[in-house]
Amino acid sequence: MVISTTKRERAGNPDRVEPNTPVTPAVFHILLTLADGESHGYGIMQDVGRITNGETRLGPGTLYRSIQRMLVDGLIEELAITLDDESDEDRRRYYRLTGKGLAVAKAEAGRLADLVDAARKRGLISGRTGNGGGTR
Amino acid sequence: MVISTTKRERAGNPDRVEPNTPVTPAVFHILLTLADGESHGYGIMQDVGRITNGETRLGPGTLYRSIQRMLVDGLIEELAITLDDESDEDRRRYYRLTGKGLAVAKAEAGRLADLVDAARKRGLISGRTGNGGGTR
DNA sequence: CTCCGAATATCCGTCTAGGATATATCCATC
DNA sequence: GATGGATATATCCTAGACGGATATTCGGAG
Repeated sequence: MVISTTKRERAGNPDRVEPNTPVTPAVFHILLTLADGESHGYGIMQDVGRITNGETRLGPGTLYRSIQRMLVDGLIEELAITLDDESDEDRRRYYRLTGKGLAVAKAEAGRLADLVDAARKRGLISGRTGNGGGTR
Repeated sequence: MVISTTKRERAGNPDRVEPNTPVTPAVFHILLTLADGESHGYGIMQDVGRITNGETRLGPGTLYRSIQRMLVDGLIEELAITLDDESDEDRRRYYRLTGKGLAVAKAEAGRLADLVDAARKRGLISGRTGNGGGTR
């Protein structure tokens, strides 16, 4: 099914978005949180749980492995930050979306939107999306 | 991450319908096609490609293995069809959604809708839901 | 006859997911 | 001052999903 575009050949073309780059659910969740702005591993882990209202959690294994893969694929980049100080946050490694990462996120979001649309046509979604609209 | 609800016990939530049942992307696609009405394996394979405009294809390995799993989980059931006769379609095995399967499909569709909603809030989706809308 | 498409099914290799685990630091508590 | 929990990153191991190749059967076309 190539359900997540499980193509190999990473580190290939720079701007071509959809051919490769397996956007696994975990990767998409990370892309989603980073679309809010740069963050670090642990923060991403928490954000995923927050965005999905705790329904979806990202374990450390999947998290850091996905980050590694996304760095190789050029979806994200680590920023050599120097926040205000480096007292206790010097352990943190911050990541931000790259242009390619944003494009991949959009492509995957669009694909999911199509899927949701198909589900809605079949009456699988009752009017409202469901949970908390927003600010919490 | 339990990204596909690989959790066993969700006993706390009354509205969440699926205690177990890992809804993998492949399974969800099958649920989606069967929401249109009963079908058989090969037909499902083609429908998935049709619904997703060829972007997502379901290989036979994933297909039939998923069907097996879904039968065990009670998401679908095989109907002892009596089409007109057993001329050349006697090989076909038709499946239909069960009540549980429909509930799981709705739950997963809702979760995906939430995800898409989150993506839209972050500007990852340009205006319209996607393609597929109209005639094709 | 042979090849192709429909249709189902299984096997094998690759990869992802998730938890457990390890390490180190900071903060609050005792 | 010691201790425990949260923060933070990283790796290992196991289970399982995915995808293609393959096998088989049947009917129709070349």
